[in-house]
Amino acid sequence: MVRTPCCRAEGLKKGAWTHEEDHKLIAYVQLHGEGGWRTLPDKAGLRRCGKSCRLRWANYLRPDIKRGEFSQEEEDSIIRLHAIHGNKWSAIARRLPGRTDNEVKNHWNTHIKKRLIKKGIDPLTHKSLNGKSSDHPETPPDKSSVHQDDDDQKSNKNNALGSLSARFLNRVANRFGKRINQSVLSDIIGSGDPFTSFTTPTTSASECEKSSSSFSKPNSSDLLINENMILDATSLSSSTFSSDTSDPSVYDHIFDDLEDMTAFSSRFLNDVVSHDDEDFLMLDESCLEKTSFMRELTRILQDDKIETTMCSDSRVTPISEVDVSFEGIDNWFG
DNA sequence: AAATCGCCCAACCGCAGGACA
DNA sequence: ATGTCCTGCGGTTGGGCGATT
Repeated sequence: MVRTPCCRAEGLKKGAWTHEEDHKLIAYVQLHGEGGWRTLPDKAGLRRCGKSCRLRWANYLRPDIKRGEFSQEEEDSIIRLHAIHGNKWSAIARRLPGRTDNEVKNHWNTHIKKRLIKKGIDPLTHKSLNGKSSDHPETPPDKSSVHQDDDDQKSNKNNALGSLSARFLNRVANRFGKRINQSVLSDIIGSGDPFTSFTTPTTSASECEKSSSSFSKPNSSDLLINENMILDATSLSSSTFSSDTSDPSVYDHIFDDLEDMTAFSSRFLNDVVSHDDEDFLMLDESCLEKTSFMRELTRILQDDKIETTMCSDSRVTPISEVDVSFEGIDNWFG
């Protein structure tokens, strides 16, 4: 069996698509649906390779494609998701309805990346280029770029997040408490200063990553990692939690968000373990407790995802029905 | 008005991996 | 078990176009 060339076949057209070609491709896909790209050109009367047809359809002709400039909200999402996924453009694009991976990638490379650099933030690591945290740059953030929230907006956002964080933790606490012991979580959350930062300005996933990747020795500041990650997860889910929970599609977003969170949690744990083979075992008792909490949290999130995948009807408890036996958690958010 | 420059983005390229025979 | 097909992905390219000289 010899593999036939795809894009190297002679006589195939390359370059910009004409209106006539577009019409042929649209007509064919509308009639026969997507797929079978290799044989599509012949059937549709196009002198293009299948790959080129698929790309043209996916990036330009698909009816659900959103055109026009990226909104501030979309840009913020891209930055946040890039901090989690890196250059996984398709993963990022999936969270932006109507946007293609190519479009997101182009927008990142031509606009967002430059803006981050201008602000002194390394677009690869999301850390400050001068070695300091991107959340605490030497110069105050330029309000005209990247994160344009003014102080009021931030304040409102943080208040909302506090409540959302409480809800999220409430849910985790319910699950965690049943499986282990609520007192463990209480100890962690009630362990002092770190949680003060929980209600301070939004901590990005990149900041979490900074914390986790710079993890060297267990110390009190390491607890921040866990809290920030939870905060990040609540941030990811903020639109979800404020949505109509009677809409089943809402849960799709929840698990998209949890997927982000789970991936990040796993990466954090990997960092802890892989930094030094001994580190994980050398954690002092309190840190070990916190790490075990993160492991449990990761497991809970993964279990949740599996449960939903396996069941045709979602069994996720709507937020409104979440057991509020852990309602005291709100007190920790000032 | 013409030439040059720089930016943007649609399209291409090569690779990876799952499905299938 | 092996090789091909097919699709999706991320990186790169180059043509179009507006701005500048």
